[in-house]
Amino acid sequence: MGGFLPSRLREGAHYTRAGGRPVESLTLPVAPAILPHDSFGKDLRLPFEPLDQFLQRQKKLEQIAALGHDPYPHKFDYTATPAEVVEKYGTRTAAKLDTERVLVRVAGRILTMRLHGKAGFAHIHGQGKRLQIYVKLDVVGEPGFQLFQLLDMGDVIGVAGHLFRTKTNELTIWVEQLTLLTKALLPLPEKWHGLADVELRYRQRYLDLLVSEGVREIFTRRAQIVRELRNFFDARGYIEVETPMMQPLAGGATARPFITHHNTLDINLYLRIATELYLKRLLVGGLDRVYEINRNFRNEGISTQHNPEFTMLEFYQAYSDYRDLMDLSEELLTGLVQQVCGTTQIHYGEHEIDFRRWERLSMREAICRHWPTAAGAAPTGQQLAAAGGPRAAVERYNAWARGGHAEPTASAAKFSDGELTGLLFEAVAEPKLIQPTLLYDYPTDLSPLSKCRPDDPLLAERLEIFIGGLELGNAFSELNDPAEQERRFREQVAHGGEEVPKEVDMDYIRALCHAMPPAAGEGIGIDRLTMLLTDSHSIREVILFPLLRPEARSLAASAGERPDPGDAK
RNA sequence: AGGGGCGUAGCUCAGUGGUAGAGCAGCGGCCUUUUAAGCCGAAGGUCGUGGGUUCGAUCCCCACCGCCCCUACCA
Repeated sequence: MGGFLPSRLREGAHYTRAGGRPVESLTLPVAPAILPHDSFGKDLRLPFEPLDQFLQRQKKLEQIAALGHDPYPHKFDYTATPAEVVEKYGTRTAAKLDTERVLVRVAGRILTMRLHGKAGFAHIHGQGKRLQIYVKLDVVGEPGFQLFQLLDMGDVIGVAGHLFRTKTNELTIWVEQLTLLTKALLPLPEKWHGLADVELRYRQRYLDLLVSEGVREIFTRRAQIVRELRNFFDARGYIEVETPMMQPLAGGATARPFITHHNTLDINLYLRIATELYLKRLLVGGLDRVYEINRNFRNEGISTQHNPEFTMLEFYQAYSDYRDLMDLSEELLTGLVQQVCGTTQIHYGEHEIDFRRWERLSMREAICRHWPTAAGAAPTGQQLAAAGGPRAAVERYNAWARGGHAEPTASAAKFSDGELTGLLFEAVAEPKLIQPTLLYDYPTDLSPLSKCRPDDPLLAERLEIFIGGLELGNAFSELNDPAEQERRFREQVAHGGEEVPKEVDMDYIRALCHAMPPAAGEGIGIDRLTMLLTDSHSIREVILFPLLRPEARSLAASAGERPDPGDAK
């Protein structure tokens, strides 16, 4: 415990720390204890800040218990959630409600309170909607009203009563019976602005979900996206599987893995960087259509588009090539946008994106198409295909760029024509790919897991999906020649580097030797897809608990320890 | 990793080289149809941490910690 609170909340923390020894108690005002003292006489209350409000609410909870209420009841039978009540009765007239006298039992969290002496209003929140309640002394009686006066914003309560409309015509529950379900010992964030501190929003996402506009919708939409993806593949005869996240070799992509350790086996394992090689083993095993939606882990940088753990859909289908996936990708994404957003034209930042108009471009075509006119005549496809052609184009581009027009691209002599084509694409075309685009025919040098085009071994049958400037998906005609695969693996290992496996995955080669049918496979980044469909511009907005640096220093400080000066670099 | 920005009450934010301010939340009081309810009163702060300059630092300088943004690698 203890990794989740901002340092300010930990000031004065004196619960047991990880080592099990009780931590020195800091000076605290005397207050009623809910939890007992331990055998050392240390106070085991949980003194979080704001301390005065925490203690105040503990006191109220005791008073509520003294009134005969169970402070932590086990359940509450409700007839509808606040959202359901609003949905069902939101348009019913006051007169109709008066004659019908609709009885409801509703549970929710108090988000606002307005007390008026011997009566009061509150809003309770449930399933993303607010519903007003009205509590009156002469309706709930003296004991019920005492309880009401001991409630705070943030408390979870249950109410029973009938629906009516106030003078201002707001649908409201006329509360006849009030029950505390859980007392909040800490207050909610400020009610106008909610949580503005981005760090606090991520660290205390539960509060963010309660008080920040739209956050709940992002994650319900994310769930909907995943659900629709499953529906799509399930309806087409794909089997959903779960392959190992802990792997003896981290293959299937070029990325630095995380390392973990299994004690009993006494071996190091890698957290997977891709599902690819296991899913293709399943193709060998006769699962001709197979998909997996789950986490990959890459020990690399963090940015608005990268989180160390991220969610990927990967799917494979036998007896197909990447051209089949072009059609499938369009169908999948266009249908998904229609279902999730209710339209095929969406906004992403300043862009209007139209899923009715897909573009298909080869990488060379994309370069020709988006070549800056100011940099002279665009190279032709034949020029880019010719030996030395990409280098000539890069040199022309850089000559123009160095005039202060753009960032010149790398052009070291060791780069192959294929690599230079890739660099040129990234410099010239990639930022321009806003409308849904299928980019295909990558240089073979950039695509070690892909089959080559039969008519041109310099080109790989590879496809990427670009939308809104985001790289959303990546697909191949999968390499299934075990000898060629082993050759490429050995080349990789020889090349070395942290982002390359240390040895050849011979188990995978053996699987290929049992014959993997010709197949096409594709990966789609779920986080980025969610960004696109929720108009979010940081991956952290679509991940509930993005990775943040733990607050090790302040934790140690609040536990009464000085950080080791040797660590202070 | 490099560049830029931010860190002041529990939350949202002002502010100044001379010992700190508002709103919300909380506390006490009034208020039986409110809507950011209102009115009255009192309380709440090692101004991120550590150094330095200064008679004096929350403010200026340096280092560190954390977060955000941009760039680079990556999906």
